[in-house]
Amino acid sequence: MYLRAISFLRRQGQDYVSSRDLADQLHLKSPQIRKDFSYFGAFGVKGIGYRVDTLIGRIREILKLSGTQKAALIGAGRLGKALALYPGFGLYGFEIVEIFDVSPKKIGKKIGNTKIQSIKHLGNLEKRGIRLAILAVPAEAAQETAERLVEGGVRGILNMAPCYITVPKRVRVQTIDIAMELGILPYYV
Amino acid sequence: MYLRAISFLRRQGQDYVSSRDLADQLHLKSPQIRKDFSYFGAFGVKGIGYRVDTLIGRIREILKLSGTQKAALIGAGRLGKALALYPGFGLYGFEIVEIFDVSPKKIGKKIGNTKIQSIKHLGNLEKRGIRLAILAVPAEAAQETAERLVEGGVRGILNMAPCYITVPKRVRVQTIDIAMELGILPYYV
DNA sequence: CAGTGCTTGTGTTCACATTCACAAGCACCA
DNA sequence: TGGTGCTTGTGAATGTGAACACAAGCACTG
Repeated sequence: MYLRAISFLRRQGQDYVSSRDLADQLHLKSPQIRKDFSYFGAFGVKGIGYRVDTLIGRIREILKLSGTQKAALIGAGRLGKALALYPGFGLYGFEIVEIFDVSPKKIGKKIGNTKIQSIKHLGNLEKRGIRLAILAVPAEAAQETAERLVEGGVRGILNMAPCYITVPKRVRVQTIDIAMELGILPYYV
Repeated sequence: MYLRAISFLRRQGQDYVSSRDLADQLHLKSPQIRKDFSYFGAFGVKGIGYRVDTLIGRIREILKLSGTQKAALIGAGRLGKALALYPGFGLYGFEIVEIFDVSPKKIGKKIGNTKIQSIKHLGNLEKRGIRLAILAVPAEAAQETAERLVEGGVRGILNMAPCYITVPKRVRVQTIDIAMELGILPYYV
C-alpha cells in the first residue's frame, strides 16, 4: 500500500514526503506511518520527512520485489485474459511469462505475445524460474489446479476463485473474491 | 467469508455445521467462530452445531444482502467485460443492470444482454434503484468517475483501480488492487 | 434413566497494534 | 548565531480482538 502511494508521488516528481502528508492521503494517523517506517529501519530526516527514492527502494527490498518476478497465469477465460493484459503488474516488477488452460480450443492461441499452453505442461515451473502463479479458473477446478501448481514447484498463488484452497505450509495463497468484496458494501450503505 | 463457506456447505446438502468444522475449513480457531456467531445472536445447539439455513439467513440479514441488489458497471474494457459476465455475483444476490463507458466505439454495443451506455448518462442512478457501482476504469480516471457516481446518488463503490479515491463520508469505497495482492506473495516465498 | 461424547456460549487472559505525547534534530531566517 | 517552525523516532498508554478454559446443555446408548 505504501509502495503504491509513494510510487505515485515519485511519478509526480516529489522528492520528500512527510508522515503527515502520507497519513492524509491514505486515511491513516501519522504516528502509525512513522512506527511502520521505523520498523523498516529509520531513514527519515527531522523537519523534512522521508526521501521518496529511499523509501521505495527499502520497501521493495523488504517485500523481496527487487528485480523482475516471473509469474504463470492459469485459466484463459474472460478474467484470465483481462489479467494477462493487465498493465498494473509492472509497478511491482511482475511479468506473466506463461499462460495455461484446459480447453483444446484455446491451446495454441495467443494472448498478447504469450501462447496458451495445455495445463498438462504445468510441471517444472520452478525450473523455468517461475515461483508465482495467478489462478483464474472456476471454483470447482481451483483446488485440483492448485495442487498441480504446488507439484510444479510454485511457492505463491494468487487465487481469483471464490473458495479456499488448501496447500502445504511452504506455499502462500492470497485470495481475491471479487463478489465478496462487493458483498461488504450494502452493510455500510 | 462465512456466507461463502456456509453456502458451499448447503450446496453439498449439509444441514448443520460445528464451529470446529468451520474453523478447520477456514483456517481459524473455533472460539473465534463461536464468538462471532454469538454477536450475530446465539442460535447454535449444544452438542450439534449451527443450522446452516439459519446461519445463511441471519448473515444475509446482517449484511443487508436480502433480496436482489442492482449494481452499475463503469468501464467496459477487458476487466469490465470480465466482471459484467462474472457468474460469482449471484451468490450474494447482485445483478449488474447497467454498463457505462466513455469510448464512442463501445457505446451502443452489448455485453451479454446489457447495452453499453455513454458515461454522460450516469446521473440519477439512485432513481433507477442503483446504489452500488463497480469501477473498472484506468487509475487516472478513477477519481473523476467516482465523483460523478457520487453525484448520481451511488452509496457504495467497488474500486478496481490501483489508487485511493476520495469520496464524502456517506459513500463507502472498497478497493481491490490485484497487482498489490500479488505483490504480497514474494515476501513469504 | 444415568453415563458418555460432543458442542455451544462466555468470562478471563493474553497479545498486539494503534494512538498519544514529547524530546531531539534539521532548516531556514533575521 | 539564536530563534522559530516543522518533522522524526519512540516510550507509555490505550484500545481491541483473538485464544483459552470451562460450565451448561443436547443427543444417543445400554
